[in-house]
Amino acid sequence: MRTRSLRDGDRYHHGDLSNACVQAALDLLNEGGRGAVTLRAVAHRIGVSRSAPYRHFADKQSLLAACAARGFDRLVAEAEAVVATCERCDVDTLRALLGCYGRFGIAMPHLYRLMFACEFRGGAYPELEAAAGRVCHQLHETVERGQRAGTLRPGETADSVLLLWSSLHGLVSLCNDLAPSAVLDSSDLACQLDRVFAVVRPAFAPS
Amino acid sequence: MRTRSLRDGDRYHHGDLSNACVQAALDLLNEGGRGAVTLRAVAHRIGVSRSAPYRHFADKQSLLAACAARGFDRLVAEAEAVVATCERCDVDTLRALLGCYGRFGIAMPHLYRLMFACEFRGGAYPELEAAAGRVCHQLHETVERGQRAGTLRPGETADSVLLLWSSLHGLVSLCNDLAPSAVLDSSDLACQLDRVFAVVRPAFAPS
DNA sequence: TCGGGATGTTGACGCTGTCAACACTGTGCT
DNA sequence: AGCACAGTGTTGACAGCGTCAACATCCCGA
Repeated sequence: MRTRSLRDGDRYHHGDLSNACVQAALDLLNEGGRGAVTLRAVAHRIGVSRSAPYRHFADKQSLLAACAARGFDRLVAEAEAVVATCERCDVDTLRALLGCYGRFGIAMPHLYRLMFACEFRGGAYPELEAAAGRVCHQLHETVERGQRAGTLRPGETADSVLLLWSSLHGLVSLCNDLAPSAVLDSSDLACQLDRVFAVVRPAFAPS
Repeated sequence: MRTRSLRDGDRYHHGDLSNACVQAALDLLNEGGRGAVTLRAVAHRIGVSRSAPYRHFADKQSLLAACAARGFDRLVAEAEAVVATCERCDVDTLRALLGCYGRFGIAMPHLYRLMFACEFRGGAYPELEAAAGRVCHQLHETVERGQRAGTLRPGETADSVLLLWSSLHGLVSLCNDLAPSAVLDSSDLACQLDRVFAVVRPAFAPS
């Protein structure tokens, strides 16, 4: 039964509904947070019926996982561009890399939160876990490159990565989720990242 | 209209429904995560009708906020007990304090996540924000006490607190939300906290 | 004793995710 | 050309959820 009239440009088949769903969900997420992401809202924004997304995603969770994976992909791409501009990998490169991660997290808090949502772990959504692994790998490789070149202090690379990632992820999370508060204000992450990094920096500078 | 028969022990008035709601919600949260916390499930667990909680909480969000506040209260109490056992406030005291926070976060990941959920910020739920502020204050005061006594390196206290809290919160969050992965495993947080703290320790030890 | 406020119950509503049944479309086979 | 079929989109329906209004019950003070 057809009720929608096919005016010019309307087609029964969308053509790229899968991507359109992810993009619409990302838009809704940025605009109104996770609570605003509804399968019905996603479908309505695209101009398609409520359960059309089910032809491309098993359920709502799968769509959200795809959004999170796309978030990781964008983050790695942005960071890659930053690292590529530095020919030497030294302490300033690390600072720039963290700055890139941090700006991403503060600019899109809802997406950042979704990327680290726990419901996605545990074997389902291997694509998402692979994308998250790429972030970890990028950090690891950057530190290791500097250590090999002698522009970063040698040491247990995994420990260094753990500290860098923990302090950064914690700072972004606290800024996004706890601010405003006495010690935290997401409006100038760069400044706070500098304050944190100042304490950590001596552990990475070559002796 | 009464349909439930009042057998022995049953009373029309519960007597302490507010606390019972919070406790039931906390239990459901620990058992099944945030998705398992339903007003209907909370009420059913207490043996009360679905909308009885509305006499004590404006809406579901308010109940969750009360749960989060109780989480902060417990965390501060546990940490207080740990700090109280140390007469001197030195680097080992900081390590013990972080260990306490970390164990709490790993032991009750769903509650920990709820405590830092963003929907609670912004002026609503001042009690919750006050409870969260107590954690921050506890960290700040501990560091400041050590610095005054000379058992911790002097410096900008706020920066030290920011680094400590960020790296700890980031580590716990990554362990809870990203594990298992190559660099992260929530099963031995103590070990990973040691690895992270080893890098930070020199910045806090008195010169 | 009795009246009112506090507390608990029931019925109902709209919103959501999800599924089954159906409609439309393009493609490849004969 | 005609046709069958798989892929894609639509509609109707259902249960579970948060929430509210109307009603029932209880307890305490005048």
